[in-house]
Amino acid sequence: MSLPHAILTALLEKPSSGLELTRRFDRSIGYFWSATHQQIYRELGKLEADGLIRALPSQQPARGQKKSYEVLPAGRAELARWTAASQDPKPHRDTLLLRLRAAAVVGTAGLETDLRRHLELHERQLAEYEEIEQRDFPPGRDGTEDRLRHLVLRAGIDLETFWTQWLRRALADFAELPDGEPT
Amino acid sequence: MSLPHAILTALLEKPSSGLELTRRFDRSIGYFWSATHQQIYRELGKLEADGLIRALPSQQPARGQKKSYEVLPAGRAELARWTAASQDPKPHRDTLLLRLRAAAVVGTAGLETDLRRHLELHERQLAEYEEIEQRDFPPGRDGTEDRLRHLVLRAGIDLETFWTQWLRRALADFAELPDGEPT
DNA sequence: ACGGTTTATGCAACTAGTTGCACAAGGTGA
DNA sequence: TCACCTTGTGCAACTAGTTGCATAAACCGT
Repeated sequence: MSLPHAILTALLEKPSSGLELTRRFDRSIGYFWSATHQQIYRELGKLEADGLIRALPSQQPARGQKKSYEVLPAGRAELARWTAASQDPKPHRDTLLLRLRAAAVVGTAGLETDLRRHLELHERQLAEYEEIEQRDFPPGRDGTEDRLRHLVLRAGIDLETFWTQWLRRALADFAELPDGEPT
Repeated sequence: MSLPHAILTALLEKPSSGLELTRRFDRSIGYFWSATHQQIYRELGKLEADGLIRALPSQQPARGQKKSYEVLPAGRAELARWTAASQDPKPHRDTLLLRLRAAAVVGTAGLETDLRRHLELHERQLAEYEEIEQRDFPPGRDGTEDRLRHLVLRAGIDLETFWTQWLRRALADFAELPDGEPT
């Protein structure tokens, strides 16, 4: 339900082709709304058919040819409507927590290694976010757009901070546990 | 990919019928792996067909009759295998962050009310978790199972704490913003 | 000038999750 | 006693997301 709106947002920030969008999703929007290139192309087709975006002229739409899109007024209106509409938070699904709970009944064998790996991944992500913060949000700038985008980035930073801390605590706990566990 | 394992975990904790599972998902496991009753019934069917669980005897399987399941050795083995297997974290998707980012381009109109509503929801959830912590994990108990389950609950508490704090900061930021925004 | 890699677009089939509804049994009040 | 509500099980259709592959142009070295 939100992919089209993620794409509209990205296109408003800058008109792009499918592949450019894919890359931008990998770098920024994708941090909280990931999408594969196939999803993106499919959705671009739908959005165009619905009259919310259109292909920029100047290139004929041939295979292996770049095709860029821009947002039409109807698309901007739809995005504004969606942004303002009240929405319930979707329940999260987290495999790692589920595995921990499963480990309480079938034993913790093998889990510790993966906790360590997750910790590394989250540390790396955190470092990346902090780099972005330093680069894009130096102190002193406070336009509305910057403020909002910075807020989103802060959410990312704080979430990764939470995970690294929680994983460290989990690993410390594991160290004290009798290993193996009953089966 | 994880629903069957969530169900196996729940059934190992206590053999149950479909509806009982549904209720328990709403209360505990569902906090990090939600599922509707239809999903659960379908999955119970598959798990039974695969020989990982079986219906407890003593009730004939008629419509509108309770039918309880228990985990078979093959099911326990599968759960242990899955728990130990290394898995990559799935990227999160968060609509609220996406909407904030969209608001940076189409304006913040209408968003603040919903931020406030989300804050309330997260505060309520946090209170619920803290109640569970006090009830189920009084200081002093430290069996392995308790330790692990407490760790999972701590993740829930810390996550909700993060959200409430982040939302308060966001609302404070909003208060300073020129409202309305360009279109 | 031709074979391989990169860039770019896209289809088809599959898996997981959601929504809406149907059906049966048992209890409850009028 | 019969209409209605609750409890419990389940099917079918739909939506969203994933995986695997096909195609085509352009660029690049030899």
